[in-house]
Amino acid sequence: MAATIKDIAKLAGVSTATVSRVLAHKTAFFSAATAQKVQAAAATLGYQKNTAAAELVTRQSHVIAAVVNSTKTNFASQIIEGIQAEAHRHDLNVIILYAGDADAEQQRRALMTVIERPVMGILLLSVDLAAENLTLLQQSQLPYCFLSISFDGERLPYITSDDWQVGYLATQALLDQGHRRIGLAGVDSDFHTGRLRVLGYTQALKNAGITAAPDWIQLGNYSYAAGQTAMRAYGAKTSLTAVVGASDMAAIGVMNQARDLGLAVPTDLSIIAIDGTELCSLVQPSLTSVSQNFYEMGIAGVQQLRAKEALPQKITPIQLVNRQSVRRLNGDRK
Amino acid sequence: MAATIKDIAKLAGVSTATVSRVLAHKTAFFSAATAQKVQAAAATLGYQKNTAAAELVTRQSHVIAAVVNSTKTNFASQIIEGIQAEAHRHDLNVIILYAGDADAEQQRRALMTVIERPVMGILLLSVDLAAENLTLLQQSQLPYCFLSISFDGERLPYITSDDWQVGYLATQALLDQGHRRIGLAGVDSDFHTGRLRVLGYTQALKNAGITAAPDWIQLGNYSYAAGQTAMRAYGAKTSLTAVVGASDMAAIGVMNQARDLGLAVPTDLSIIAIDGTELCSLVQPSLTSVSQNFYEMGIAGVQQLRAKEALPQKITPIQLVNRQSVRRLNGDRK
DNA sequence: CTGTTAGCGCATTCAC
DNA sequence: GTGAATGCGCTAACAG
Repeated sequence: MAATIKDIAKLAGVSTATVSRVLAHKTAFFSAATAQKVQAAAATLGYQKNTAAAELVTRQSHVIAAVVNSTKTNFASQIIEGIQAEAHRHDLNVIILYAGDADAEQQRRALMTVIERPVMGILLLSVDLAAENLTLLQQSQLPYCFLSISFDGERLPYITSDDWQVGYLATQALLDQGHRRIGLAGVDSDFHTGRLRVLGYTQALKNAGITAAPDWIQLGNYSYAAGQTAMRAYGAKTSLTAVVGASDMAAIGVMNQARDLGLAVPTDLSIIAIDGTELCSLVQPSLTSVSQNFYEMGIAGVQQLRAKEALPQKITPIQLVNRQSVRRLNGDRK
Repeated sequence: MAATIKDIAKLAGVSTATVSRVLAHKTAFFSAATAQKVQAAAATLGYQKNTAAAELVTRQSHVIAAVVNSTKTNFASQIIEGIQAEAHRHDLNVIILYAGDADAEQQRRALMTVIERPVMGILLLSVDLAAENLTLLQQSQLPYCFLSISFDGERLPYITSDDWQVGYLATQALLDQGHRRIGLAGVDSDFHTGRLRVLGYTQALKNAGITAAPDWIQLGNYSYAAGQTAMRAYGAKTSLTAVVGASDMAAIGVMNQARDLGLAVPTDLSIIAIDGTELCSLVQPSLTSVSQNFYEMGIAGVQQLRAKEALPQKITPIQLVNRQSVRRLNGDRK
């Protein structure tokens, strides 16, 4: 049986109120002498505070919950590091919940386990919540914010990159290297994020006087498999000279499939990835990418939770990182 | 202010005890009629149970805490999926804590946030705990079990692969393909896990009548960088024909560095990885590996926590998965 | 079947 | 400075 403040009160010969005070460092509410006794007693009893009980009475928690989907793309860890860094700065703790991959039931479990106990707020990393679970989240009254995902109609708080810019920048980078026939692979069109990227991509092409053929855009769920499928659809004799992978994983799928099709990267086909996680530097050739600032998203998420009033949607910066998967096309006319 | 059972008791015109009973589905302790009223009241109030309060009185929790280190290698997600699967099967919830990378302070934070509140047990995924934190863990009285890590002297509960076999099997696989000059890259010698792998490796060579030269074994921390460093140490003109990467990441580091050195894989150098995560199939050529059963570890971990008495250390199976990074050597004499 | 009582471990009035 | 008393939201006897 774990020791309680009652035990240490008895051992130290003081009241539980006093014990509570010294343990909470409510300075100026106790003498040095009693502090000594209490500390000593606590130590010998191996006392561990029951924070749950404390939170019950104070009605406030110091833990932030981060709900992540176990998606195949892996930027979550960068966001989490940002969250941890900022949280610790304010003496907050963070717990992480896995919500499965578009699995409503798992989402519900994850949400319930945090809603049912005291947390100061919930961060949802790239999880696209089922409608019923969104309701659950909202009626919990807890502060929350979505990270690395955006919404169109609904007015939900989120922090992410400017996905239109992401699509635009990736495409423009390819155009700048002389490419004119550019594919977009593995992007989702069911959600705002994907739609924006498509729009940015299309606009960049349009600005260059190019109209994307319908089959240039291969939809998918950002996964490795989606990238492979897209490349298979393009085929070995594709007229494309470059493709934008909707995520790092998708880009790798495209690249490996291209190789299986007999196309060398970047000699025969240039590839640019979106996300810019460490995966880009692991593969050969390393992938040029439009990199998102995931760490920053984590930090901003915590700040959002701490802020009294809900900020409007916030945008984190992106940047082009040149690596080896894009080749300058000769004979370009730009 | 969130609704409590008191509110719903008043609204339904019953006592809080009754409310508690129907909400806990203590069937046969209430009539259908009252159940209706209570359910209705709960619904209209948007009631959310405060599990923390409930756990305070029942003195038992239904959540398992998984502490992971944010190491560069990424098998954690597989273990976590195993944990979740088994946990949900028994109506347990799981929360995940990041403990940083060999950062004692972060470890302490992670441990404290779970020790200070009710959890039914703690699983530590490949985290090598600082001594003071191990003390913390032990005096918490909570059941715990280490996963994917083993110990020598101390009698700590753990579940992992047979690391001696891992080293042996990887090396033997290479020997079977005719290799005789085989390196081991990125392995740690400070901990039990690494030492066992080295022993298995050495024994396999010995059985083949081979003595490893000192520089065949390049120590490291299983990271990508460790793999690179090891390969740089071997050099472009190495006499080795194959190397065992101590982890997937280390193997990839070896492979990429080999390429930079002008060595083709597997033509000039064969590589086998230890771990067998999805990374192995992402890179080109894909990496042959000795794969661990991480999912199984997660399941076994939960079972261990649920078991009354601490089981002895448990071993999960491993298997050789052939991919493309190992080449059969001509002129072998086996 | 249901209400009353008590108490989980802790923080916080309010007196002294 | 310190103690006694109260209650956070909930469950568990114990009566009826």
